[in-house]
Amino acid sequence: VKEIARRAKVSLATVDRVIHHRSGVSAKTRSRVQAIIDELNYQPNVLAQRLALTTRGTIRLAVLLPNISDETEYWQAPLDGINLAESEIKQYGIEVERYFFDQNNQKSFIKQVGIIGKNKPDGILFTPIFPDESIRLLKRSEAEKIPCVVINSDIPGYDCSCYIGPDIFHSGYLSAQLVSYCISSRQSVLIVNISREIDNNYAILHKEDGFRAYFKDHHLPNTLLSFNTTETDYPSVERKLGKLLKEQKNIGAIFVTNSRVSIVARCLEKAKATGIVLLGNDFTRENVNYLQKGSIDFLICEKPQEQGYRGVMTLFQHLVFSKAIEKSYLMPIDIITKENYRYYRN
Amino acid sequence: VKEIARRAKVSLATVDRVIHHRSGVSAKTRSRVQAIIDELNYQPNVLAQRLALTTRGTIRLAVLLPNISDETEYWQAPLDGINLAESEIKQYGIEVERYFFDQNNQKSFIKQVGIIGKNKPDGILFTPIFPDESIRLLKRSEAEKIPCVVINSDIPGYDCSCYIGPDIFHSGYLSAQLVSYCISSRQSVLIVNISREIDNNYAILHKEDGFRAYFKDHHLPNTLLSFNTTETDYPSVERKLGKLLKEQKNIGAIFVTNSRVSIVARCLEKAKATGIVLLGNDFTRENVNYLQKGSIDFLICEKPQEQGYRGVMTLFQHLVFSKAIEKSYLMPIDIITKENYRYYRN
DNA sequence: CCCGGTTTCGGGTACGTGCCCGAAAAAAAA
DNA sequence: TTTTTTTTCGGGCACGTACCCGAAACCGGG
Repeated sequence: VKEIARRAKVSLATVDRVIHHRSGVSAKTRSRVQAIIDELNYQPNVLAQRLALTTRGTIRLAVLLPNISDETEYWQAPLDGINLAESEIKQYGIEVERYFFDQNNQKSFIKQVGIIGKNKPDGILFTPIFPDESIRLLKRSEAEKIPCVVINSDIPGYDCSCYIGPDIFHSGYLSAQLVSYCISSRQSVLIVNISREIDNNYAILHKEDGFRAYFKDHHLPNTLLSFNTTETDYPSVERKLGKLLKEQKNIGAIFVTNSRVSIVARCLEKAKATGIVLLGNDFTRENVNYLQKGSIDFLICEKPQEQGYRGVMTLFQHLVFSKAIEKSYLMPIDIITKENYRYYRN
Repeated sequence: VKEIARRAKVSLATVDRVIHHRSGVSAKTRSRVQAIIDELNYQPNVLAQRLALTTRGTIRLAVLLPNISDETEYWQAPLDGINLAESEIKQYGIEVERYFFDQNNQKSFIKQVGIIGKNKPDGILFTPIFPDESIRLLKRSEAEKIPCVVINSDIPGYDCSCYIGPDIFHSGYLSAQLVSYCISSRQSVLIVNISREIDNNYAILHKEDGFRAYFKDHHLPNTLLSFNTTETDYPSVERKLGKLLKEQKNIGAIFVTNSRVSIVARCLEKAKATGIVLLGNDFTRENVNYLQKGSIDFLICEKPQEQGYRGVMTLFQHLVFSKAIEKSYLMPIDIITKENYRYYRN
């Protein structure tokens, strides 16, 4: 900037005004300074920028995620990523406020959304478990000019401003491809949904759609069986699934549409069923245990930790450096087996 | 720092001296200041640190990689990562000097090492294609206190100070696991080495070891065939491999130990051989083409771009912030198929 | 020509840290 | 006690940018 000011014979402040497109500069001076800026291909020093910006007050980000229990261990990963991001940027005056809701209780979501509305954060990061309420939140934020980032799953039929997460349909599609490599054409495949809420669970349904689509697109003759249950505790699943496994002797592979695959692994161990390829989602502790033991064959993962990290960073860069927000960042769909899990970073 | 100085009733400079363990502070004052530092859990502001450090001269990093041709397109990826890292840190006064050698010519490597020695860089990043010469370089650098980072492949029997890359043995091991899912116990498996230099190529040999080890560890009955060639042009490979394929009708899968898998894919297309699972390494343009067409089934990749990026960043953080260098950072071993390649980031 | 208002611009300070230089204090030598 | 040497410490500038505030220049109306 000094060099520019020297060449244009103006003060540093004037150059600064031109750079930031601020008012108070005559058109003539502006164009002259701009020409020199272009000529020197000026790149601002990010360090000094941030340093100088520490003066203005803290920026507050609101994060809204499902609470973390044994059943929902998965959500620890995005939170870890968020924590990591926060530790990296907190010295630039960024604060992250965390809000949690119950995955099985829409009202708890609405309640937290209300609290966030009162607190007026500068940016919001959340996951749209409940589509209708999520759209409401997005619209409100748009009206209030609060930037939003959505992670983990997009919203059916709604084009939100920034989505960071997997292409869920293709996640299912890929799972089917793996299964197709592992079974013969005579065997059947079982699709398992274990969730308190299945009918309204877009992620699960869409993933299953992708899975089925692969078999259809490739004209595979295998029979696709379904097993759905809203009772997610182990005894219930074991009872019902055990019965099914006894009836169906021709199952070559089982695909679990979410992270509950460890429950199925436990069932298979109990039933001493070998030779069935088991495939599910997410790099949770339990799942990795069974992967290691060989009960689970494949885990499909979409870097949930990085989703959280990247989400916070996106908001940060937008709010501090006015960097444009990308409409969507589709995460890689990773295949994890017993032989590469130890090198995986979530 | 201000706060610390205020509480300890000393000047900023004194606190600074304590923080940096510099001389010129009496033991009494030192311990008093240190106590307050610990109490406040002082974390330096990285921004201001770097900014203040811009005064001292530029740090120069030397990068030594194979030159990039059609045959060695793979090396573009690490270089991309290095370029990205450089663009992020060049404003902190870091310069990257690039040196290239011929993969098939040890003398060219020695020559570049000599030039680097003369230029006296502050840090070195390279890949140990030639183990003996690499060890020589590492030892010299150690004597001269120049930090080194080795990427892409480690050095057999030498524990270097910082390795960033895959566990090569396990990469082969994982490949074998995938193959084992795709073939029946009656089929045989072909291991293909296409390289000007095979006998001394640690990466290739070690990967093949891992591959074979999986079959042995799991008592798999499949026959493992070998096909080695040092003539790497397509016509030669096609001629020899075509002959082999005609003789061996029972091949269920082919594993190519390096990035030359696209050549084999082309052979298979030519020979109209279907039903053979083809598996190889690296996310090159050609390989992805055949993956997309379905001629290649799996690509095993180890994020070469990130290796380059991380290597440069490691040196940077060590030289600028005295951050300790991790002995080894093992990259994830990624499985890429037709259905997830589009989301992959190298 | 003078005056009030607006536009245009430059000076100056702050952000948090590193480091040089010189002053004060302490210790040693005379 | 005085002088010299050594130790200890504080003041102040620099890094590159953001932004406030007041001064100067300009402009139009009386």
